[in-house]
Amino acid sequence: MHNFYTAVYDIVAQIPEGRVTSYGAIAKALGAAKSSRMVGYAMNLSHTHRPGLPAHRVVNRNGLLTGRHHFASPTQMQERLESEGVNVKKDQVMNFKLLFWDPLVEITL
DNA sequence: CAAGTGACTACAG
DNA sequence: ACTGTAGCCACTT
Repeated sequence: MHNFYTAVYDIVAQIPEGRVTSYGAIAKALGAAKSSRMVGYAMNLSHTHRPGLPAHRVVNRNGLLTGRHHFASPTQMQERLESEGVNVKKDQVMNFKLLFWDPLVEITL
């Protein structure tokens, strides 16, 4: 069992609606700050490991929707975010700093 | 086994 | 501010 992926999904599942976080932040919350790529990798497989996960709330450190091409539809990520009240312009989350949800700070164990 | 790839980041120029 | 390079690590070929 890959505890790492499971831990990633557990954190992603706790991202509140209308909020976003980054791969690096999740990696850091897991104590593996250097494994941000693995977080992205885990998200790529999330559809099989944990279907229904709000993967659209995870963006890169710039608030860019880098993973949108991996969704069922390239526009689904943006559509879902906007549906939650998150404004997206040119694949970039508006007000990203304000909407950013840091698992290290805001997580409730 | 070596080399390539990627939903990432940080740092240097 | 923008571009290029390098570190990172699991997985594929």
